Amino acid sequence: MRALVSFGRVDYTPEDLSLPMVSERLIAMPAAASDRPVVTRFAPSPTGYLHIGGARTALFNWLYARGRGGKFLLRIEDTDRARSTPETTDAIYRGLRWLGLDWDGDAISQFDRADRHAEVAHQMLADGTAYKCFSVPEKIAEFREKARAEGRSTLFRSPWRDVPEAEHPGAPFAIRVKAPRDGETVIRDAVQGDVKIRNDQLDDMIILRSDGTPVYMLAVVVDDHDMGVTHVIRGDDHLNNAARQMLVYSAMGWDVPVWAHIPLIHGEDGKKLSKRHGALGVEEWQAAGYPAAGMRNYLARLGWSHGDDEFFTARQAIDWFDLDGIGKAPARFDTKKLANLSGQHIAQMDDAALVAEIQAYLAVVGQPTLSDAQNSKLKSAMYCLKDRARTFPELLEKAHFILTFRPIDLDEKSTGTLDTVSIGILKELTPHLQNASWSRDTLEAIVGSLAEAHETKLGKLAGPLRAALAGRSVTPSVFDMMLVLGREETIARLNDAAK
RNA sequence: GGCCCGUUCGUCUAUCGGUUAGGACGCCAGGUUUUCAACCUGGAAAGAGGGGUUCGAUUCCCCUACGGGCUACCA
Repeated sequence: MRALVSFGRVDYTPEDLSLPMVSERLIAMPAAASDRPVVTRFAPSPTGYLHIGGARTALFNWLYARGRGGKFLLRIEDTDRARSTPETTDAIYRGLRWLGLDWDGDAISQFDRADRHAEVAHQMLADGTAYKCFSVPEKIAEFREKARAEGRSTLFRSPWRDVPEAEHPGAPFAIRVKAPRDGETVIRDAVQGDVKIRNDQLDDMIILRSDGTPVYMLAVVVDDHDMGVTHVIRGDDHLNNAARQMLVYSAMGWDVPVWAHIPLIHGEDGKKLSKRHGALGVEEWQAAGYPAAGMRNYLARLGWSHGDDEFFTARQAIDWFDLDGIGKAPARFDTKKLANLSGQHIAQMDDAALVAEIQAYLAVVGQPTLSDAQNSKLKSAMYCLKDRARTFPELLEKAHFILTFRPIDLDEKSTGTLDTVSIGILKELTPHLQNASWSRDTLEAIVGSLAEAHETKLGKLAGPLRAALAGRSVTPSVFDMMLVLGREETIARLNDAAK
């Protein structure tokens, strides 16, 4: 079955269908997609980073394909040669890889396919669904400016639309689609519903420039078709463009994909995301120490919902994700919620995976990575670290006691905590630890009774103990630290502090 | 200017004509507590405004307001 049906407004005859003009009413029928395996795609233009909105678009496409045994393709829209460099393209790859969004096959370069785009334009020319336009850009711009000033429609009607070939001048020309002027085009959108646009609002858009290069609007359609894309999930800034793109699908007799135009993400101030908002690239969030799982969960939840589920794994997201769970209103980015979700993910992550991701984080921010020894120590302490941090810097701060070596450095606060009285008590503690069984219960009992002997509370002793053991004021429980450090190291650090 | 899309607690959202409008983050109060974080209990907090349709509208329709997008031989 064809995904695109075309027919005249009132009732049609076979002649109507053979008219050398794009038919009057275009309707995207998403039905065909059900009998083809799902193919989605992410098609960013390389700007030097993968921004949060693009990352979410990619995630939605990835989730949809992965949940249906389909394919997720990547196409780089690199026709803007000035901005498309190996570096800017690589930034996209890095961002996607960080989020674990793997794509099938090699990324496709749109620029490399220019010949094929031109071929289609000429095919349309031959079919009579497009025509040569000899109007020059300056004249068109002039017209638009004037129309604008006079409050008239700025739609440009090329005078060459119906001029026979014999009367064409031997000058450079652009190729324009012959768009219908009556009827309407309806975009059957999985998120926005049926969006109707009157055809007299559409102009005969240029598909091939006078220098022979294809225009984006043509390239996307040709590429999506050739790549077998069944579902186009993209930002709703393309919603109106879809109507224009349907012109090409119709002219070529191609199946129209299912469209899902998702609302854009706004900054915390409700405004459109921009450089002003600081962290715009996904990598900056990685560098801020958020785990990929937290970011993925947060992004999935932004503009999409599955009942009351807030926290979920990648597996669950894949199983649950569907187009009808996507909302229609733009969502604001909320760092606090990202942090909360990230904390939950860190807490339930596998220790080895956590250590590996922390290493990657350190590499990204240019800090020295951990030695094998530090690695295994960190892993051994992870149980008392992972449920107390929302980001890796927070976790690392608490892990300082295990990553550092004697003699440990004391920060200002810790130095202040270790007054002579405290040191005296610490000195008393050491002998008790010498032969005690190294379990949490015993340690708690020992410190507890020492506190009692000094007619004070555990809280009074915990401060100096923490200072001596970690040299920091933000740490796990002092008992956990002793357990992880072991008897020898614990006593040594206490002795160091008592000197 | 024209066309298109959107609007439920501060934020993300649930609700698919009948609910004390639910949850989560954040916030406030109290509790627990050896720091941070976490945790426990409780609390404040929403249908933009106006018209319809209906026995009944957050839900369906229209208008207004306010956001946003598109209107290029940019992508």
